[in-house]
Amino acid sequence: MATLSDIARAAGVSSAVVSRVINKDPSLRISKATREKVVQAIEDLDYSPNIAAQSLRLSKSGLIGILLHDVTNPVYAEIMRGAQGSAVRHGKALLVFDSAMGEQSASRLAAMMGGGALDGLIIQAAGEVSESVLAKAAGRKIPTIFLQTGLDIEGHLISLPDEEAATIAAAHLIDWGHRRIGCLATAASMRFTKMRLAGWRKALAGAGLEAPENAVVYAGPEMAAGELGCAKLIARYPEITAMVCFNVLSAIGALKHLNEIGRRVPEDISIVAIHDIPFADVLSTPITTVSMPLYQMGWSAVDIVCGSLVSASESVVTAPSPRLISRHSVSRLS
Amino acid sequence: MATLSDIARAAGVSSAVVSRVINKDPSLRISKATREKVVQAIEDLDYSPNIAAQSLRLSKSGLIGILLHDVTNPVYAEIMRGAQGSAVRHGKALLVFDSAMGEQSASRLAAMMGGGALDGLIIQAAGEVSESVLAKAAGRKIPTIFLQTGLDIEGHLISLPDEEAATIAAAHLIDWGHRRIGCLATAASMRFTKMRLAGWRKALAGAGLEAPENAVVYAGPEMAAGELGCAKLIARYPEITAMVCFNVLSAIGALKHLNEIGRRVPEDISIVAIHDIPFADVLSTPITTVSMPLYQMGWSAVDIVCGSLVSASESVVTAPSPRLISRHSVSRLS
DNA sequence: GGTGAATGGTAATACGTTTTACCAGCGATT
DNA sequence: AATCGCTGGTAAAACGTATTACCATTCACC
Repeated sequence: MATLSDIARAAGVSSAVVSRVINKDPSLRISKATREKVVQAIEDLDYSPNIAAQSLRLSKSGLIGILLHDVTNPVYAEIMRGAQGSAVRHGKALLVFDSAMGEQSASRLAAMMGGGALDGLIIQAAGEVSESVLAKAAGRKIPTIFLQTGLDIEGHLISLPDEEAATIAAAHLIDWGHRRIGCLATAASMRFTKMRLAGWRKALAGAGLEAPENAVVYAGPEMAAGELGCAKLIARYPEITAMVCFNVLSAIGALKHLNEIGRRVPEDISIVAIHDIPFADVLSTPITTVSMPLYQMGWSAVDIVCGSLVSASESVVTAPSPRLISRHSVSRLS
Repeated sequence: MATLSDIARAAGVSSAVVSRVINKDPSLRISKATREKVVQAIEDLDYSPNIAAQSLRLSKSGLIGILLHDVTNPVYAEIMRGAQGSAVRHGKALLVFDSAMGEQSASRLAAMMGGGALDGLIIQAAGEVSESVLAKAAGRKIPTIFLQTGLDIEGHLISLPDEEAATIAAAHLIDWGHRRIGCLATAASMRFTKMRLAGWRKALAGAGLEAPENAVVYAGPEMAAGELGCAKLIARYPEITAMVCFNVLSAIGALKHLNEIGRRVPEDISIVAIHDIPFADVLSTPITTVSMPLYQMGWSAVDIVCGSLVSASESVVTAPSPRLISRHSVSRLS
């Protein structure tokens, strides 16, 4: 409620002085005495600066927008959490949009972009975001980060060690004697899908195995999509003994489907999923996963937006590096 | 980039006219011709109003803050999603804070409150929120909503049918022949904990059973807390044949612990959890739950903040009403 | 004792909106 | 012909901050 001039009046100085005291401008000289008067007045009147006025004056809102595909997916929630942590450390706040909520969410985001209300933009759901949002971001020169999948628009692209993770997953299956390994992939258009596919092929090739086209099914990162995709996969590639799932949530969907049709995991079919989750141990079959630095990716994204992490236009978050977490969803065939 | 005056200049009118055209003020009269000129100029220059300036002028930011205990908990993510949906419908955006991220998050929130950057505040993590945040909210007369647990501060309190849900859970166990039923509760200070406890007692009393004090253990809503809590519960009440868990995530923790110590669910011990989750079917024992209108609670909270839902200082979200979803974590004893 | 610099502070402006108060024109009514 | 009322529009102020450009005083130094 109290304004800068209120403080100035109370302390018997001009408002410029108050502003300088607050912002601790070191190049300006304020006497000890007046500084204390001002601080006291601020204390007394319980003053805090008006954010809207600051934003207007400085053309900086302190807000970072993040567009996620689905906040209820633990994988994305983890990214968001990392972003959250870095944001508060930078004195920023996180504006969360869920693209699964429909067009309205994106249009709201577009309005805020256009209005200059965002200092940065992080886009995880690159598949579904409308062009207009990004056009506005580019027009306003707002730092934009794409997570895992970029668009043909200016912006930094952050990736995970996708190829490596998929290689680890497939190699583990091969190591344990599997030869006919399917792929429950994510959307074909996504760059990380292609990278993981490459990793999977690499592992197969390394063992002298071929990677038949019908071994790959593309599905969304949701449970329901995993169920459907799994059904499709075993229909198209019946000899399959194992599969790599590109999203742990679709892996859970697959597990559900296999349970329902009476195929046992891992006796009949083995699963390795990319991304680890806390409750992997408590699934009907505790699922073997490859963990990824999701939290760190969210953190880095905000770091880059805030300019504290300079880097090229592309980067990969490699630490902690992908790690196989072996549980009970893989059987030994040899 | 373009400002109101740019448009005014381009259209050959004053900026007041442009503002009126944009805000469609019906009481003001603008001729068809000039309206079209203005609209054309807006189109040409790709204008959108500066949000900071609007906020300053109107003392409305279009931002609603929500403080959650932990965004990676599917239960809270679901609340957030409901809030998200309602927010975009009201033309607002959601500022998400995660109190599990530590003090910094709350202090960031406090700064924004003090700066008048929030039109409303929704607090789910009422246990951990610092007084200063709320004091600022109250001082600025910002609509504040507490989810499930209020504080001694002005604000609306939204609850779920907590007593009813717990009664349903316990009654189901009784119905299937259980007599010694424990309670893996949430934090004792929380109001909803007390309500659910009351519901549990009511069900027991209805069947002529007593509710011994050692049948109740208080734990947090996290998996790890559930593991510990479960261990404590069976230590304190060894004759137990079933338990009601107040948060599905702690139920999963309990399940994990029981798996680890070799107690079978449901043969040795039965579980009913409050709150349903999508992957309940795929757990090591598909868990019987009582679903709650979480999404709707989040939605209502924003509705009330936005003033579109007038109501008393307390309300209960009752639709859809709690429903037992029977899976396989309860054994028939009779 | 006059000059130049250092110190500590002020006044005014700009950021981009919204809104209040006001005004010019003009047809219609008395 | 003077007035009223309506239409369509303008000018200016205000929201609260940060900052630039100044100004007044003192102090040291030759």
